[in-house]
Amino acid sequence: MTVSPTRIPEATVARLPVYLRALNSLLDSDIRSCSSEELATAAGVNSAKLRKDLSHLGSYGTRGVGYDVEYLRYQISREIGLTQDWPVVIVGIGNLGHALANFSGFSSRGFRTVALLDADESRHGELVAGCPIRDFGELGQIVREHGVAIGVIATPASAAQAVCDQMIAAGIRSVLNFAPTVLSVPEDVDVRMVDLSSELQILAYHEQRKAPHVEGAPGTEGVA
Amino acid sequence: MTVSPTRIPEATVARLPVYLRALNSLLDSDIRSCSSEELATAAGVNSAKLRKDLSHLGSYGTRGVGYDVEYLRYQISREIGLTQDWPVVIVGIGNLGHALANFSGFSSRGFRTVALLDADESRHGELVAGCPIRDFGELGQIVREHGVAIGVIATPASAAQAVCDQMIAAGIRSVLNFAPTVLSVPEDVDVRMVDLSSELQILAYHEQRKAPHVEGAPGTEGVA
DNA sequence: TAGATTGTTAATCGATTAACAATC
DNA sequence: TAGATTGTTAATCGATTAACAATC
Repeated sequence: MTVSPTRIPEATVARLPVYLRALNSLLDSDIRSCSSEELATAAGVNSAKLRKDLSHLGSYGTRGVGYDVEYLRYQISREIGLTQDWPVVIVGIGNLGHALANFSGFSSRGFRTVALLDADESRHGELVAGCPIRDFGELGQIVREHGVAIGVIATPASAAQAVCDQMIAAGIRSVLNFAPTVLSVPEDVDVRMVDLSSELQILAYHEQRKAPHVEGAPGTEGVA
Repeated sequence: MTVSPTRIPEATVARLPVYLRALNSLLDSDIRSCSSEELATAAGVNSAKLRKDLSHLGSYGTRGVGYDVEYLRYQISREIGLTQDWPVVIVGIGNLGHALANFSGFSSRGFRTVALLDADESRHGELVAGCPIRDFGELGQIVREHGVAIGVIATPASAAQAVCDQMIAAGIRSVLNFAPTVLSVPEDVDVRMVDLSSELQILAYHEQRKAPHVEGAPGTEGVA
């Protein structure tokens, strides 16, 4: 219940999940304690940034020693809010929705998929990751029943805004959008967009600027 | 072949695909010309940022008038490098790889999936989005044959680093990683990570800080 | 005490924003 | 010419980084 003294910068918040994963992987290797340098390496950032980030949460390390992996993991989890349960609904059960429903990275972090919804009647009742596909019309009831606060949109772009509107009407204020379209929402609603095509385009931009691809270049090919 | 006068800021590069999509959607509505204000609204940013961003590319608008939608779209496409063809391989054809292979947002923007690779022999030959699944061992040959510059990793985390290493050995220098793990790569290789679980965690962080969820709140429920 | 490493300070860098001169 | 809107300037804000004092 300790409230953080200051607002945590957005860039830091975005990296906390990365630190969390790095800590988990250290624990998997039975590493109980680490320096900022080690953790930073595992997380793919530099140690100055890591220490600065952690300083926004509090003083959870020991000078001259480093961090207790389990303790730091707990503190970050708590800060993010992963010590509570987050019921989630996924709307649009195509291949992507399917993949999301099966993604263990969600369930292992306190995100519990309470319903899979799809507009296609012919798919209702089908089990995906042990959860039946239900009608989109049940959204409001499900949100009320389970206290769903986070909605995931994995529909085609054409349906996304309508789905989003319904989610908001049902009381959802945090939306993760995989549909390639900008959603308009009231300002108290958070939308995060995962834009697959943008990611490729950003890579293409940089690739284009690299040294031209040399045919039969210095590469080590066929390293089986 | 015109080289941009200055380096384009990273934050701007990340928004160019968004502008491109907004321009496409304007064209779909038969809108041939727009102001920075209109385009910014469609893209979900403010107009000052939009104009600043575009100013890094050149002067493609007309003062007092606005932008020609088709012309601006072409200029942004060219800047990103979408006027050329980008052969892509996808490795790991589970639900997510499946979804990516079928994603029209890739193919419609010059990204051509030339191969789907998976380590699981039992799936070899299976057609996904009209493309047969092939053995991961063929990676080097496929990259050479098609001049693949971009690799997509949709494997489990445990396989991702090895897949990435092979991609780099085969000559790939741009990687889009969906596996929930940090990849270590030489500095001339670009990795973009799409981290589904991080996105949910970031939403959870903000949700947690919002006003506590009121049971039976002012919501409009059941708006069918 | 001496060595190690955190947490913080201060400098630097990059991104955002508002305002407006240029110009259609 | 008058109105509209871009492209640019300059101010502000936030993020990164290096260096180091605090302290285990």
